[in-house]
Amino acid sequence: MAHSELNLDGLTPRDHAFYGLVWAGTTLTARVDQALTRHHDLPLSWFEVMLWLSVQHEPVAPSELGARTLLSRSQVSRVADSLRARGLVERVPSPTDARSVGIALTEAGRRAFAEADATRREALAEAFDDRLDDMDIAALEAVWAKLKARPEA
Amino acid sequence: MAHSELNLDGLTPRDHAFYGLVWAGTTLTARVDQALTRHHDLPLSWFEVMLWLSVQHEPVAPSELGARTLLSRSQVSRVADSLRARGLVERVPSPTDARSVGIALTEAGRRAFAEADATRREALAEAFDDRLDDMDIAALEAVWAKLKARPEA
DNA sequence: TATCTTTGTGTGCACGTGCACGCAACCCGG
DNA sequence: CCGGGTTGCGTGCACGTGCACACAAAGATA
Repeated sequence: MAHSELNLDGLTPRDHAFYGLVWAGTTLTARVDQALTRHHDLPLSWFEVMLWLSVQHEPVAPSELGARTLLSRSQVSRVADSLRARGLVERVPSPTDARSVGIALTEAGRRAFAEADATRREALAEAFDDRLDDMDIAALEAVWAKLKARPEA
Repeated sequence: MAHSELNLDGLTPRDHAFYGLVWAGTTLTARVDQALTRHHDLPLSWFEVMLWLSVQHEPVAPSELGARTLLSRSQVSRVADSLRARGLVERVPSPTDARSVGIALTEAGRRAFAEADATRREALAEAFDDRLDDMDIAALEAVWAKLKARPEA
């Protein structure tokens, strides 16, 4: 504890920004995951599946969720299984494809998500408000949009 | 694949920015980790330990690294063990405290880090350049600085 | 129709990581 | 000196996750 604090001053602005991005994402993720797990026994991965299902009013296939979200297809499969064991989601066989299995929130799932989402917003507000103003948030959205754009279509 | 693409338009700007932050951090992390593992057989967690050791010219204790970095203390302990098996770091017993074990890069470790760091910069440049300008990077650094500030000292 | 390729899904396996415990060394008050 | 509390370290254990495989069903081709 005697020696000076570690720092990254020698790095280029780009490297510094990168590390900050990763740090912020990891820290905020941990904070939200902790709040969700503690108050609702819902890991962040479970919550994320429910989030995407909540904005989609039709059943969604695991492969679709795996492609759009940060989770892998196999992970979605397992998470859906766990959520189904709690009665929060249900499996809807596709009428056109016997292989495909749609996943949809049950009514209990919608209620549970609404409560958990309130917790998430609360935790996020605690981390963001009085720290970032609208300009910062707009800048983050702009950066996201630029990074998300594929290099080649 | 028939239904429309999932979107998060219904969320507040703050929520949207949060998801973008997590998305960007996760995606970039995966990209860098992939490049480091493929070209140098160095997982990102190993590289991060070496990064912090490279900016510190004295041996650093695992507890110190665990507190300052994104890695936990126990993880640092294991990573250091793996790096030591490759001869990239060495254990330096503290002269003042028999419990404390300092970790420091060996000469081979410094060379390996230099090569790996070049790969990291290359992967990062590929992801950043022609996408983010100096203003974006400055905005990211500002956001990081604001988020990093402790709510209470 | 019959066969081969492709797509969607679930799961065994290996690995990385967090948590909690045990142990050794340090510190401190008596 | 010495006993109790604290700190630093490593590790067993449980769990989540990625990868690769197996299987079923759909589509393509002859």
